[in-house]
Amino acid sequence: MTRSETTGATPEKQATKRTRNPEKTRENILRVAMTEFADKGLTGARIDEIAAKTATTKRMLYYYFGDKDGLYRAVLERAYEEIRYEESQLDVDHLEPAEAIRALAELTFDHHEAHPDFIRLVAIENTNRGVNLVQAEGLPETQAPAIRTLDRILQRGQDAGIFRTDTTALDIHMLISSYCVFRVANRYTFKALFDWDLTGAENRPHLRAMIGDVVLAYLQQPGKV
Amino acid sequence: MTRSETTGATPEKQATKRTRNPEKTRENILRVAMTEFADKGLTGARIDEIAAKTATTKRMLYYYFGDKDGLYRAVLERAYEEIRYEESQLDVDHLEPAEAIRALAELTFDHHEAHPDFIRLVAIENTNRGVNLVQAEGLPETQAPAIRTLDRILQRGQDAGIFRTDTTALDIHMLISSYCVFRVANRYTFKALFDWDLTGAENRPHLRAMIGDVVLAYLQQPGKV
DNA sequence: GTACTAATTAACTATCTAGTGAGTTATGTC
DNA sequence: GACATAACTCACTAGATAGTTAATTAGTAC
Repeated sequence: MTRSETTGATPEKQATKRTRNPEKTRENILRVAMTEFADKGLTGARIDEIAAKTATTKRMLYYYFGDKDGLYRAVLERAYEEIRYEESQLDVDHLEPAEAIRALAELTFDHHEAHPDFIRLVAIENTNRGVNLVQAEGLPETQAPAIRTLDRILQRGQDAGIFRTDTTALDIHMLISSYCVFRVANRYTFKALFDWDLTGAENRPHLRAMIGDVVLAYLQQPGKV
Repeated sequence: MTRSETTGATPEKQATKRTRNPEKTRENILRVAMTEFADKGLTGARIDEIAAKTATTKRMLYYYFGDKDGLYRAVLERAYEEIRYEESQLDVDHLEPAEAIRALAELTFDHHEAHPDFIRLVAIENTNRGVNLVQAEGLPETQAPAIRTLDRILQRGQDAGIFRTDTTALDIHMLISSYCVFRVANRYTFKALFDWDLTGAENRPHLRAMIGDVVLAYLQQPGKV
């Protein structure tokens, strides 16, 4: 069997002929890697397995991302970028302070529930002590808008004399985040210990309302406002 | 150099002669493994490295724990046992309901801060979707006392008409846990994003007081009690 | 002191895994 | 249409890694 025979006998080769598309290839790798890293962790994910799930070859992962850590860092940065974009959509400045706080809490609640892979990547990166995240440029600035939004609400509430003044936007952000992150991140051990599914549909309405109640009760605590 | 010469020339061989101590060997392996797994995760930890840090050999890990997963499960169970023992020490039934809640919140706060390795193991096991923890026998029972304690406090407060009644011990436990766990577990990414050290000494008093305030404000929210 | 077994040691291996070497092809440029 | 180069393919490798084989020794029971 000669080379020309093979080529001539396989017209489908033309249909699947090599076409170039760097953006698509890079994006394809990144998406697959994000799923794999979120699923198995940095040390648990396998380059060969990631490669097998892409439309390209392993060599391309190294071509575009250098090494496993480089790919992981690219995944982390992309994950934070996507979250930032989604969060920039929220607009609560037209609401009364109390209702704005509740809306923010519930948005965070919904958001974290909708992005369990992001929560997993964050947990994985904390297990890794954040060494890869600190290398990402300009991350603090991406989070600043969310804090400023919260700060404006607090300020309005404090000016109106209905919110306590001995707290900050970071305090409240941390309080809301901890609740919403824990519910998604720790659901497995919580279920194992207490046989209670934090992400179960039957518990959702109650847990969703509760975080708003908690934050508002704290901000409007008698004797503090 | 003959064999007898070597033996005769090394009297210290007698000092380090093999002595048997199964409990000590097992315990030694378990402690080293706990540190390593908490540090690097299940997939990140290396059996050879764990073995090298023990006073025994790799073969002994397999002798006592079967395989890597078996060792990891033993570590998890031991970690929860230790935590349970510490938590069983707390006694808040003599305090007024509000003060009992505050004491419980601050105990949890201090406890999690004092056991970052435990928090790490929990995060790792959640990354692992809890598959190893569910195999641990009798875990729910070990957590029951803590929930019952909290339930008694709530009941007393509700009977006295000072606590809201539309919440449960599990709700409050989850609220306190999420705050205290997040502070330790997510400090790295939080620091990277907001340049604020959740476990820094300068923030500790404020954050420690805040969780008690939050829970009490919620439990005593006007219009709900 | 002999026999037995649990505890321990040392050397070994199959497989996995991240990473590469070296060449090939598509595509834009002149 | 020759040239340059970015994008891509394929086969390969060094070293790491979990797990094993098999022999040896310290206690223990009789």
